[in-house]
Amino acid sequence: MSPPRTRIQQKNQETILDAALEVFAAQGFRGATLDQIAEVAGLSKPNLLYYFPSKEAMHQALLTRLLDTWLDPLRAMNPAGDPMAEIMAYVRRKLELSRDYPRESRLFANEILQGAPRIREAIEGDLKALVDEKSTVLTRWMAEGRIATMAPHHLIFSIWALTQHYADFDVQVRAVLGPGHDPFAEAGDFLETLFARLLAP
Amino acid sequence: MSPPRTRIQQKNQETILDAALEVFAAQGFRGATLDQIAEVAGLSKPNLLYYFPSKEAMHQALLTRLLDTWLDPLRAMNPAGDPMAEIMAYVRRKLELSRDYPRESRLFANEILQGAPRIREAIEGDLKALVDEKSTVLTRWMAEGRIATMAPHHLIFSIWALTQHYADFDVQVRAVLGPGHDPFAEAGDFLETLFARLLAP
DNA sequence: TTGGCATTTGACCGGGCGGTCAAACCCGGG
DNA sequence: CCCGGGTTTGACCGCCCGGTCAAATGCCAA
Repeated sequence: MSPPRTRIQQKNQETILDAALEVFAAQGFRGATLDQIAEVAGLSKPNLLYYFPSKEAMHQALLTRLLDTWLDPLRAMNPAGDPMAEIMAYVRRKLELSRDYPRESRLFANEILQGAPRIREAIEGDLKALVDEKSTVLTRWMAEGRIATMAPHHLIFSIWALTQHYADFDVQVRAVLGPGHDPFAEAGDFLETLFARLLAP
Repeated sequence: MSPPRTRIQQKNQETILDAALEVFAAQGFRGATLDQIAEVAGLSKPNLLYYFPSKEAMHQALLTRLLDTWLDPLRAMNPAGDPMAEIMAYVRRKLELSRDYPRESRLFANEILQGAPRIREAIEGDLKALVDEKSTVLTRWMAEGRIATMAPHHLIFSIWALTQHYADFDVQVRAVLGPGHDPFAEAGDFLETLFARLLAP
């Protein structure tokens, strides 16, 4: 078995990855230190390296796991479904990811900002393939007159940009809105309006 | 005079800030090293510290200078102008910033991702004040029926998110589009369409 | 109870970090 | 020619980094 065996291993690897996510998301890969991760995890530094061969390995493990989670909502877009409902569901699901997994979003943002040195391959491969596939579906929907015509890749980019913004720039959003706001609730309403108007044939 | 005096000082401080921008944007503050900056600048490390008291000071200088540039386009939005034209001009100008100053955009993104420890004050102060001011203008335009009604703050967020995405996630955008594309030209067309449909009363 | 293996850790290592300093260098004015 | 201040740098410092290792500890089956 390649995945963890005993319950102690399972639990500690989980704890370590959670702590690593916390620190990597906040400091970037180079800015994060094993001591920080160890402190957050409540374990000693050598103990971290008993479960993962290196800092690099922790980062890689997080990114690999992340990419699946990240692509799932797009994968779920059903070519046979109602175009408007499918796209809206994708927007909603992506915004929920930003709300519920902001650390993952920031980890990803950090990686891309740094030029994607560790996941470029996956981006040029799986990600591009999936986007291309879904883009042909979008193009068909446009040709059928069921949604307005536009560049399908950029439609997808706009969904990414608008939803991830609320996770990655959370500090700025909250500072600008001031107290007494629920950014994600408001964003949900706003994005529904935005894409309804954009997509209407 | 608080700004630099001699031409050597002027030139070297410029060179250093440019190199620092390069490295900070690519690695984040903690990930960047003085040796990297020195190498990019073509100067020795002690020479850097002859012109700036610390790594921190270089970062601060960049952020301060950046914020002005960043807010200018929004400041330029004229309450007496034509709403549609003013907003479109803002979108266009912001996208040009992403295209022409991607390093600045990524520096800013890094800072916000890390929780804005060094510009939180400016964000809660000047930035919030400016956004609030322009939001009342937008709200008035909506009340007058000259643009569609929506949450003004989130309209501004959407402009930020959509334009900065093309700078900050440039690697991903290019990887997904594949060769033979001009991301910023396409983005210009797409965003014009998007905001035209969104804002039409 | 005990033997053995998984787990944990204190002490340590070489290298790289931000920053210092004294000495050397450069160059225009007298 | 040379002198004095602005400029440049090699050598260095103390600290922290990622990672190692031998020894100690915990845990469960026999």
